[in-house]
Amino acid sequence: MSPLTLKDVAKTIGVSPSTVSRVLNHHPDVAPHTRQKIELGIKNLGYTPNLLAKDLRLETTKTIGVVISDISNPYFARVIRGAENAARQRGYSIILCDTAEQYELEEESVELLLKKRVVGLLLTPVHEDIINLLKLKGQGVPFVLVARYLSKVVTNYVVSDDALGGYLATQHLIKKGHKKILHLGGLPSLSDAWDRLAGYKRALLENGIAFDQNLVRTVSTVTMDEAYSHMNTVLSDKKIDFTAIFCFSDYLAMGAVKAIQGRGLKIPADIAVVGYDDIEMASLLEIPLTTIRTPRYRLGKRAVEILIDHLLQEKDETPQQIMVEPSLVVRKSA
Amino acid sequence: MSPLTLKDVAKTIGVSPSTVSRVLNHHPDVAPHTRQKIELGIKNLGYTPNLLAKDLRLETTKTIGVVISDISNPYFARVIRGAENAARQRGYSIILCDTAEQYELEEESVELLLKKRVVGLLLTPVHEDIINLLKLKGQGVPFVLVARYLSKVVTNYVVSDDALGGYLATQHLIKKGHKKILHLGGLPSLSDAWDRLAGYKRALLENGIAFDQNLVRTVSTVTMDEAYSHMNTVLSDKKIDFTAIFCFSDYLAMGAVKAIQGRGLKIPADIAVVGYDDIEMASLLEIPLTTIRTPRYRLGKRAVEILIDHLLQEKDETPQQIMVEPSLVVRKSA
DNA sequence: CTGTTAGCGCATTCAG
DNA sequence: CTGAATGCGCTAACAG
Repeated sequence: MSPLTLKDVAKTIGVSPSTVSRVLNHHPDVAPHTRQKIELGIKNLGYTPNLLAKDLRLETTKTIGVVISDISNPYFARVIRGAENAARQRGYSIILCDTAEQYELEEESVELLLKKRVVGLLLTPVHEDIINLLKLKGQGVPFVLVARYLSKVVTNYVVSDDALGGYLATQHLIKKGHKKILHLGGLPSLSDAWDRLAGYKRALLENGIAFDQNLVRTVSTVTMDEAYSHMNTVLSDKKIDFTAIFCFSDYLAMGAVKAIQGRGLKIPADIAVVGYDDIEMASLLEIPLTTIRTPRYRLGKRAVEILIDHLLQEKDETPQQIMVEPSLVVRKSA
Repeated sequence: MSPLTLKDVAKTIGVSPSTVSRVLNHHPDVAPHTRQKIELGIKNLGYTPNLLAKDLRLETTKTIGVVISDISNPYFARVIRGAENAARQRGYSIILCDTAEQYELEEESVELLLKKRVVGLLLTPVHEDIINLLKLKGQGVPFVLVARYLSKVVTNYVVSDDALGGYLATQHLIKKGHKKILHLGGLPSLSDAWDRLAGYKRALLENGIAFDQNLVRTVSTVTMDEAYSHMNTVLSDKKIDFTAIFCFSDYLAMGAVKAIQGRGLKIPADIAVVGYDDIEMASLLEIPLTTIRTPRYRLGKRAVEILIDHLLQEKDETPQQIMVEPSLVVRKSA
């Protein structure tokens, strides 16, 4: 009932375990005849090597962990694809963990991955806390932050230039004549939210528009529902005056749009909306969303490349910090 | 540089490896004092157990593989969440593989998971080929199919009742007065497509509407773009006459909607559309989509439960085949 | 209550 | 070219 071992295979074929091991690992020093015989035997017997044993023996693992903050966010699906493909191409496999944006799960995931002896990992941090990262450093396991970086600590990362994205979005609204622009953002403890806000501010500044803290709204969880109810509050408040919104994400934008429409206001005539991410559905909404596009597939791909490069070079090199450029996609909402 | 071992820990604390092992595994037979000392040491030294070694030794693994056909499909994100939570609750962890609907990747994934000695797996088959499943059977690794089953072989599965879903969708259109209903389906080699088509047929039959093979259209890849171009072809064909469409998925429905609107036709006035899945964006489209909702989270949860139940009982019991009921969600498109 | 011993499945010396 | 012996890190008897 328990699976065949290499030894079993060797015995039934009538050779030694080492020889079987050699053909399994494509060693040159095996007689063609023996090799053929063994290969056939392996196939016939349906032998499946035990990677636990192999990896234990080799004291390494050829697998990298990927800790993603939310796989239900289509934004990350492409990031993962990019990572997965790059990894497989280089002979690595991936263990994927979803933290559902909960820090506790991030901790558990990192812990588990460490125990499984991944050789490195990609991580989308869900919290500015760096305990996890220190743990990784402590274990000497290299990692690359994806999509977000942490300002408190110097690490490898591959992110989109969120400050630029925020700037482009805001600049677009300003060009359209808007001066009172609301920013519906995430908690600025994470770089993506912080930087997009920074880009927003810079655009304002460059155009001589005074920054108004009252026009910066923050939602605790980055969901559509949260944005919807938050926007309803804002729209009810007569003291808050604006003609456009720059949202942290397309999801938030969708919630905002719903709230705006719920009040009988027109988009973009009454209020213009810009989102962020350019998720697939952005172009399919009733009012196709003007948004910021980031090269997600590449994000994942580059991150893995950096990680593996790191693995291959023994020396402790300087961190790679990559920023890819986002671009503005103009549709109907602004 | 290489990580601490249990033996290292034991030595620096001044006890034997077995004792450390005991506290690690919460054995009762350890003196409170010793236990405390060891727990402290473990924490201070930052020891991370090597799961490869542990699992090798125990000849089991506490991890289950999940092979999903497409993580970028938000439909599956919830399935995965359900599976992940159920697994963690019972002390199992998950290795997630995305096959991107490619059979070759499905094979690779299953192979890898087997080598990693997962104790069982969930699988959304992308192909009617059962080689993979036979391989699993051969290795004695239990598995549960999710979302789709294969008619050729008797297995555990947890699916939505697609025949019922197809029936509900079609029935709804018929009640609305439609008699010429197009079905835009997937390749009916997989159960989901096949069953939805079957439900469509049954509804027709029950209402005395003749089934017309010309009204069944099939797209090879289940993407929006494919649906869009396919529908354009259909709409150009004057010989094909219909007033409503039942689509295999919301994605296809979105493509169809785009094509219909592109021709200046109104939905649902000129052509009514029903989708399937009730993905998040279904309610957010310009014309909110009437569709079939399936309890996705529960699908994943139940699948894991079945798998683990299977694991716990040594006896080779009869396959569990669970069908959960979908429901009709009426919105604006039909 | 604690330590000693053995072996999980494999890759790699080292001999032959 | 092939085989026998060793140990990766860990847990589970078995003694004490």
